[in-house]
Parts: sequence; structure tokens; C-alpha cells
Amino acid sequence: MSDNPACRITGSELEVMKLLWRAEDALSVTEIREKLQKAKGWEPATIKTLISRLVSKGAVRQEKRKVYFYSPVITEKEYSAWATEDLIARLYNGSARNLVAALVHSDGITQADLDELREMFKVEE
Amino acid sequence: MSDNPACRITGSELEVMKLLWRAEDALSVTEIREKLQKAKGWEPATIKTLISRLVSKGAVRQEKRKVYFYSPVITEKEYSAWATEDLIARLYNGSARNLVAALVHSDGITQADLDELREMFKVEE
DNA sequence: AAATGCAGTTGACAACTGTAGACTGCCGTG
DNA sequence: CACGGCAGTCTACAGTTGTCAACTGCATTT
Repeated sequence: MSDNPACRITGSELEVMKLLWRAEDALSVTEIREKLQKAKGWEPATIKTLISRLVSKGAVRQEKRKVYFYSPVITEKEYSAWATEDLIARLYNGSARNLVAALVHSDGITQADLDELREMFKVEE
Repeated sequence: MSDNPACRITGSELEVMKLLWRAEDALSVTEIREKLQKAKGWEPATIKTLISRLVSKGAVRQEKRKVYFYSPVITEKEYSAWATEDLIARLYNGSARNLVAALVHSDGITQADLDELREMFKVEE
């Protein structure tokens, strides 16, 4: 999976993916452009480049209607799982437990979060 | 912190950082080279480049003895925390809780891990 | 049918990354 | 003291990433 080019989604490309992931149906360039042009201040050309690169990487499928419509090939869950595993491998010695331990001792997590996590662990037996 | 160039450590550079983080004292190029040449199959020139770039980024300090000795400016903890926050911001909607929830439902985590985590949460009250 | 607009494609370009060679000067050894 | 080795610095070069412009052809409008 790590050698899958679809996993090498970059920062800017990720913004496009998020849009596609959250869309009900496949989107046209126009629809993608409308969202991102405002939100990110990107020129249409930039957005078209990102879409092309995602198609090349196999992260996005294009489907011919009148005009191409784009939809994600990999799911957000898959990508997130891969990126998380990658982080764990690189920085937490391959142990998800180490990551969670670090989180619990960091200030990136609130008391309310901790409470919810505790609940989660009770349920998840 | 995210705008700190010291946080933009790349994959290859990270290997050097790990060595420095695990070292008791500052290391010379020779010492770094000895470890990484075998482990990674890198040429001395490559290793020297990585060290230079890390110094430029302010991630590593060089200290003149007979020869320069190198030691990390940022700790592994700091870097890991930053990289983790970054992941959470990008993929988990800024919520550490979402990340942990994903981990718990993934197969990147074993039952034994879960048990340990549960223990951790009991203690961490 | 001519004009307008925009998707799709190609090219571009600077910054960053992975990887490495070349040169220069110092330091230790013979 | 001459020499060999290697740290430190500079240069290089291909691939990736962030950004975007230009062109081309279809489709919708007038």
C-alpha cells in the first residue's frame, strides 16, 4: 500500500481529495473550481493541474459524461489510515500505543477529549 | 511552530535526526557517517548534505571542537508532537479524539495494545 | 453560423528533496 | 615535513510540489 502512488497525495492535492470525499456524487472541474477558487485563492489552472496529477496517481477516477466527472478512487479512511500508519512507523517506532501515549501526555488533547476517549475504551471491549 | 523551518524535516533528514536524538552526546560527521553508510547505503556525500541542510533549517546545531560536532536543536518529542498535530489537523478535522477513534477501529492496533491503552486511561485520571 | 466560455492538455518555473561528485584545507601519521 | 584521508563546502541533477499561463476544441448561447 505504501508503494501505491495513490498514497502519495500532497498537501494541495489533499484539498481536492477532501472535496471529492465529501461530495455525494462525482464532480466536474467546474464544481471543484467553484469551491476551491474562493476557499484557497487558487487560479483555475492550478486546480486543473492538481486534478490531473491526482488522476495520474490513480487517486481519482475520471468518468466521461458530457464533460469528465471526477471521483475518488481511494477513500478518506484508506488514505488517513495509510498516513497514520506512516507516521507511526516513522516516529513512534511502529507502535500505535506509543502514539496514543504521546497524545495523552500532550496538550493537543483536552480534558474533554480524554473523557470521551475513556468512554470509548469502555465501550470498545 | 508550524512555520518553524526546523519542523520541515524530510524523510532522509529524519534518519539523521533519529541518530542524533538517540546519541548521548553530540556526534561528528564521522560518527554519523559510520552508522548511516551501512544502515542506509548512503554515500558520505549524501550524509554530509543532509547534515548541512539540517543545520540550515535550524534543526541541528554545530559546535566547534577539533571538528564540528552536531546535536539536535529540537527534540524528538517536539518534532513528533508537531508532526502528529499536523496529521490531526489535515486528516482528523483537528481532533485528536478522531485520530484515536480511527486507530481503535483499525487493524493497526492489536488487542494487547488496546488493553494497555485502557490501563493507561485508568491511570491517567 | 459566429462568438463566448471553459474543460482538458501541455508547458513552465521556482523551491524542495534525494542522492552524490569535486574541491580545499586541516590533522594526524610515517 | 610530506602525504593521505576526510570534514566542510560547493555544485549538480533528476524528480516532486506549488502555482499558473497558453492553447485547443467542444458546447451552449445569441
